[in-house]
Amino acid sequence: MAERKYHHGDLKNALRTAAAGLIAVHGVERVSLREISQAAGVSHAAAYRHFADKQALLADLAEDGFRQLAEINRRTTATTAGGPVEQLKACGRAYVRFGLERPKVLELMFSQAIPDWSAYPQLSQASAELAGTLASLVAAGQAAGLLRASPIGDVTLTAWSLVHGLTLLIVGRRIPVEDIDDAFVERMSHACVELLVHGIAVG
Amino acid sequence: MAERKYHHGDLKNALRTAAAGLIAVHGVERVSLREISQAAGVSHAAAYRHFADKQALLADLAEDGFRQLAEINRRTTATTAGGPVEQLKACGRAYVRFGLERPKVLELMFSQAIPDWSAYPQLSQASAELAGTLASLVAAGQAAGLLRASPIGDVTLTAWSLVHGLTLLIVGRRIPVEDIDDAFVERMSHACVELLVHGIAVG
DNA sequence: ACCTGAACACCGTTCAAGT
DNA sequence: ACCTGAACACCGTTCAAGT
Repeated sequence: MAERKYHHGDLKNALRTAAAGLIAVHGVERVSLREISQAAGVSHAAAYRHFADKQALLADLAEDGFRQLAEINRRTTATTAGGPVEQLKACGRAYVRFGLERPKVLELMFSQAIPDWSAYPQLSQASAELAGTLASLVAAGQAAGLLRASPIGDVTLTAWSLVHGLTLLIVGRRIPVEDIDDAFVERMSHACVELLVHGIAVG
Repeated sequence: MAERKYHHGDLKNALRTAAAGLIAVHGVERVSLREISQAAGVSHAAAYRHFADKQALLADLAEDGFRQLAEINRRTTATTAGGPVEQLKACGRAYVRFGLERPKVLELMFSQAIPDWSAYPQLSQASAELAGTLASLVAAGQAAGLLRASPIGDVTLTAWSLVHGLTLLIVGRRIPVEDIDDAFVERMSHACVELLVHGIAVG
């Protein structure tokens, strides 16, 4: 049912969908606002009625990515037994899986496609929401006496950094390994998370 | 002493220098081959005599970044006392410092500016060289009985992932912290590396 | 052998004009 | 109120022509 109305009706969402689809295929770097508009069935200037510029549309999609990841952490926490440390491990593995499933979204979220976030407070808020899910888990682990009593920000950032770096190295194919398949990634994310929890040094 | 010769003499290096300078200021995403050529004092088509295309020039610069980082690891290892674990920690902190000093170079090295490395074997080799410096350190630590006897790739990737993720989160300003100054970074990289070594879980 | 200038097919963004 | 089409100042890349 192709709509040939002059007024699209919900062009804002149509642009979001078109952009997400094109980015998922080609990546942020290689997607133009003109082809997004074309995919949404409008002229190349129509998008400016709904987004300030190209970056605002990208920021909108990045925000969605952060909210999805935060929601994944909440769900993972809710459905994982064994206490905060097991939940933290599960969230770490879920982060890597998210990156593998939506590599272009993760790239969009953390690349310099949106260099300055100050113009997008909702994006900062969504990012803080994600950080918050991790910090809560760390706080619970510390309260239970399972995680070190280091400053909570230190522990949170350490855990986040590990899974973040691992994910980026994997999806960017920067690891000197021939075949990076799902089994390898699953094994590796498990091993790395365990080493994070128990330390790389002996006992 | 401005040279007005038709034949530049060493345009290839002049382009490298101009590109590195512009990228250090504006970042890869916002630098065009045309302005690089202009900065080097030649017409916008001249670069194609020395590099296959824009990406080949970027790959050349990224390769240099990897070699510099590998060299930093070698020097840090050579000048750090206390054995492989202390050397590994020092390399980790040096990685973060490199990222802070040359954020745009790190971005270039790991961004999707060069999506497929298969056309640039020297780049892959330089990256492997960097990974090798870390792997050697891990091997030495394991041989001395100081690091866990997990598969060497697991331990190496864990360490690399942590400092890589930490560095990217810091230089990308993705950490929900108001003031990210040098003191904060130095303290944070120290804390994260310690937590990596001893684990985030209690004793 | 090395560089230039014009040309081509693209961009993001703006704005008067159309519906 | 929302969208289009032309226009502007840019891109990367190619190629005949100049030195």
